Amino acid sequence: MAVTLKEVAERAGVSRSAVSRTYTDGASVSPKTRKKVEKAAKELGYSPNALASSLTTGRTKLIGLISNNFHNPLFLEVFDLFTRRLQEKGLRPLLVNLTDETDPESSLRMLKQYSVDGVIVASSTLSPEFAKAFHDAKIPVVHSFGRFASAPDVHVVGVDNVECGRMAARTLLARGYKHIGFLGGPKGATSTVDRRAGFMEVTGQAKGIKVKESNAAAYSFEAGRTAMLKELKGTHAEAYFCGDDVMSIGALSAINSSGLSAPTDIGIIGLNDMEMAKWENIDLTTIRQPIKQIVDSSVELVMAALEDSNRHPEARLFSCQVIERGTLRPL
Amino acid sequence: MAVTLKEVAERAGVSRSAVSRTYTDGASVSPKTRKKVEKAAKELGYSPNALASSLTTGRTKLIGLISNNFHNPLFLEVFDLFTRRLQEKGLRPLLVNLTDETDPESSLRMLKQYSVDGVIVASSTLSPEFAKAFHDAKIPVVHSFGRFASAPDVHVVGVDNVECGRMAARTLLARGYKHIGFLGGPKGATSTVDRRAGFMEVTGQAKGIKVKESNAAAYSFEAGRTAMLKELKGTHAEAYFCGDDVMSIGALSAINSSGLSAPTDIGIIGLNDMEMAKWENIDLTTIRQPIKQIVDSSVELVMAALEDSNRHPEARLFSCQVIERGTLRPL
DNA sequence: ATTCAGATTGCAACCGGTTGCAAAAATTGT
DNA sequence: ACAATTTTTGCAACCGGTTGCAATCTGAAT
Repeated sequence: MAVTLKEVAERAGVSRSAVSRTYTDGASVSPKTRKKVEKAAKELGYSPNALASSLTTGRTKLIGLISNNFHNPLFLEVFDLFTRRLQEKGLRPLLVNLTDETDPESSLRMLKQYSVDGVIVASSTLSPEFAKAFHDAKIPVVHSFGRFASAPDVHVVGVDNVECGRMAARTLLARGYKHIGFLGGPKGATSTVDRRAGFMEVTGQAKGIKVKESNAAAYSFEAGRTAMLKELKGTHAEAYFCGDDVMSIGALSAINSSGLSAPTDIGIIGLNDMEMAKWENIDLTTIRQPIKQIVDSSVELVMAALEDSNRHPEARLFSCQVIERGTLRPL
Repeated sequence: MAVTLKEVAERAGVSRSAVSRTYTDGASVSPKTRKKVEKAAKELGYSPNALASSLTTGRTKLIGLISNNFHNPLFLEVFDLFTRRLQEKGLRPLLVNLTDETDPESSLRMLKQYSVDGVIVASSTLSPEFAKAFHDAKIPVVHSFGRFASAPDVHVVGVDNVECGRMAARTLLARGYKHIGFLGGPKGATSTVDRRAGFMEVTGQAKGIKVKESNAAAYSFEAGRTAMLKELKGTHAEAYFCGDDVMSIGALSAINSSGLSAPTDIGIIGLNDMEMAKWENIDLTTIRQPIKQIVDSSVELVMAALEDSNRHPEARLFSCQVIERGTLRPL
């Protein structure tokens, strides 16, 4: 089918080794033979077979990119950043879409078959156990947007969700809200648990503050809307910390269709600062996750883990930042 | 590193061929040796190396998935569908993010190096030439969401954008709008050109209809908003066919922030019917592209092209459908 | 017990590369 | 011009599998 090394060697009148060495840097080839080889290669339209070479070098430059967040617009940005960055580094993303079953076994088997050099798990909802399966199989792995742990089993890059929870609480308290709500994402998600913990920690210490909490079924528009509609039926809080931006937008929609509006009647603060948050008709006050930094750092870390597979598991945290827009009353 | 066929063979006390045959279906192995092999394999944790086998079989089951639409929320849905479908069929998506340079050469070289079995180009803005480069290199390729041609150079799956343009025009005329606008996407994009042609064809034949046209700089919220703001400065039309849904949402945002509203003051019809379009606070009347069908059909077609690489280039069109929501005045 | 077709098995060559090693060539110094 | 180095080169083995072929085994039929 494709042109092979052998054919190039024959046409250039050199040995196969010579051709091979022309395409591996650091190898010893005279300028003369290199010229001959390159000429022949060009004439034949040769390009080396990365898979065949991986057989001996043990490196495929393939990175498994695993996610289960194919419905959160934030992750389109995340995929964009990941694919770009990996490409810049000469790595190739083999994309894996985890459907409902979050059993690592099948993905693990598959990625082993393709002998990926490493794996990036990009998900805010998967448990640390998931990434650990790869670690146990001796495949370098980084969990991006994963749960922080001071002594993690695998490399983790993300934000401190507990701190995000505190930050949200402080922001609401600073605005003078007395009755505030935690409208979390799905209960199972680690991010929900952590953000709640931070939120409760701060509100628990404050005096004269009433706190109510509830959860949406998913990090999604519909779930956020449904949850907020339910809130509005009872006595609702003055302001809510919503699970994430998509949920916040759903909540805002519920508020508007109930004839209320933010921030006049109810305040909302989201989390993520996805592109949509700054759309003028949304204008969501939110907590920004520095996704570009998280992505770049994840790629860097997985590359480092490639070099040194015994590298000690490390957690890299990036700080978040409140982005002031129009869904909370001013200070 | 990983467990190899040879080790399994030794432990099972059989030849390497026997092990190999155990894992290739249609091969002749007695139940007895198969048992022995499977036992040894399990004990060792063996899984066959797909890349090594690809050397002799010539099949990697790798499919290059190329796109330059990493900022359009619709494509998150598209990627979700593609990855799921490919996985279902036992194929693996190698994701390529075309950044600004749309030169096919580098992607071509890269995908050749990884000897992908086939390529899917998922983009509504790339020219047919792009996909043709793969075709010329004898790599089976399908252009999804690509431009229709009655005698295409490469397999194309998508919608008839000219017909979409007609459909939009007819819809607006049927609502009794007399002064209507074509607010297209970027001028260069094939989809823009085609939709415009259909739109103009119908409006040109209608009597007493005033048509104005303009273009946004991109299929994006900001571009749509900016373009609509510009419209609102002059004498605007009564209703617009916007390039796509994201642009439409931008346009709606411009309308609202100018103190107007849809459909009372201005009508909007979009295109795509992405998830967001039905969000209650957007409620966009739009033309639905059947993306699931397009994706499934693309995968099917690329698989067929894998089987028969001389298959004649084929264009598959799917029909669109107007989805009535709240941004056009009723019939 | 013998024959024979069909199923199973292992050998060895091959897929497209890489790499250690020793021989050959080029360079350097005198 | 000659020896000592350094650089370049090809050979051959190997990476982890697959596969055509001939040899062996199996079980049924005679």
